[in-house]
Amino acid sequence: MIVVPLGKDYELQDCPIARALELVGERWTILVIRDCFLGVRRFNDFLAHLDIPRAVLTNRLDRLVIEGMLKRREYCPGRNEYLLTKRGLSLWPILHSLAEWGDQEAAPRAGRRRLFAHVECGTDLDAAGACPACGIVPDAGDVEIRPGPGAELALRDDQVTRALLRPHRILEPLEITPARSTRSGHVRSFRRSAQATEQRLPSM
Amino acid sequence: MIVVPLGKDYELQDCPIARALELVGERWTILVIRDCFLGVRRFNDFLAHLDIPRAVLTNRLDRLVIEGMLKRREYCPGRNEYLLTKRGLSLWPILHSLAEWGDQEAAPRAGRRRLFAHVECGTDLDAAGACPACGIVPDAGDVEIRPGPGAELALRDDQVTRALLRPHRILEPLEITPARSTRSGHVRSFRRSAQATEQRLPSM
DNA sequence: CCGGCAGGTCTGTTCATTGAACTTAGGGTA
DNA sequence: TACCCTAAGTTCAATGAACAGACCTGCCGG
Repeated sequence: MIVVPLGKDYELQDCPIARALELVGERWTILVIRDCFLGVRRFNDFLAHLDIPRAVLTNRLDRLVIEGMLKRREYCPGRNEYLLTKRGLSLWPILHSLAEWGDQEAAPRAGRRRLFAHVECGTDLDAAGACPACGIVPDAGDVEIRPGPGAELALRDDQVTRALLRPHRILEPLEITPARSTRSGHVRSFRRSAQATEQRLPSM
Repeated sequence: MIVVPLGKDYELQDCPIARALELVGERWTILVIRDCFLGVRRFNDFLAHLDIPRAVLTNRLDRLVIEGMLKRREYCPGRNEYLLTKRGLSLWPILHSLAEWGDQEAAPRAGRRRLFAHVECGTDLDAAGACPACGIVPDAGDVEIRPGPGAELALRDDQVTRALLRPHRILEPLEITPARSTRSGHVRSFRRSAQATEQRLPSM
């Protein structure tokens, strides 16, 4: 491995937009990163939430690690989780502008599914990511994701989608409810082991 | 035609980011739109500047017209130009965030190739697209593109790239210098026919 | 009526994506 | 020990897009 063949090279397009797209412009890449922001960290959780072919997910995670957007960490022998690095966190404005545009121009079918709120005061963030009540742009650790008016109409019903419906802080690992098998002891015990690092959103 | 098969459907990802990517997430699409903002309007100019396969360009332009991002206009019988619509202009924040990230994180090899300046006062715009001198965010019609410190090192040398090195207002049609053949009469006469419409950048 | 140009379409090949099956390694249960 | 489970990959055949290059068409100017 460590082969980095992957097309998507706009090599002769010497412009910052093309350079950015070389790194995050491949299919699925942005959605993987979005999930990282929402708190997804594990291979199988990405898989369940994205419906992405396993091989493609492997490929995208590898590439993001190589490019320094994510770091891989063994939370128990042989099992990895993927965390946003400083560089990965710096992608936030791109995700934010895409989300804003998607909300404005690609009409949500029944209100937003997810809202972002300032934990301190409970106020919903405005379009620019600022807290209207406090007049500041909260750090990542102080932002909570919670279900919006359209949440009930979710098209999906996997564990990760369900976990995302429960209010939780951004970047914090999700509380996944195991499908069946109540006795998956050793995995459960690791679920909350990886606490939020000193990740901060550059601007939100 | 008017077939809209094209994959790239993240249909089950009911989230604004996924919806945005369904419309502008395909390969080349963003670069086509970037060129529109720079002033490129014609099939052959996109072709020369992007090194994109003709069939793919046709496909992307068709799709963008269908989705209402561009409008097609016959500037002389049988020849089209492509103009950003209001909806297309609303993509600016996405391009801007990509360009910012590309400049910060995917290091420009020798300074920026293009700078944006406020025409009224000649001041370079800041990262948010505002004029530091006037304290306003100028409309598209008042923004000028001009070569930056890295412009000389351009990797490309097609007509469009050369045209982009000459200062000009954003969204205005480019002054393409015909390669050879000084006597391409009827085309020249149309070059400046299509004046800037009332396009305005929603925020820059 | 010839050549050039804008704006495409057609074609064969290459490359990426997909879904499904298979692999590896550790752990729990009986 | 034998058996089953889960996480996290890898491998593979089939499909579908992207690619480069040749070809086509309508219009023009000389």
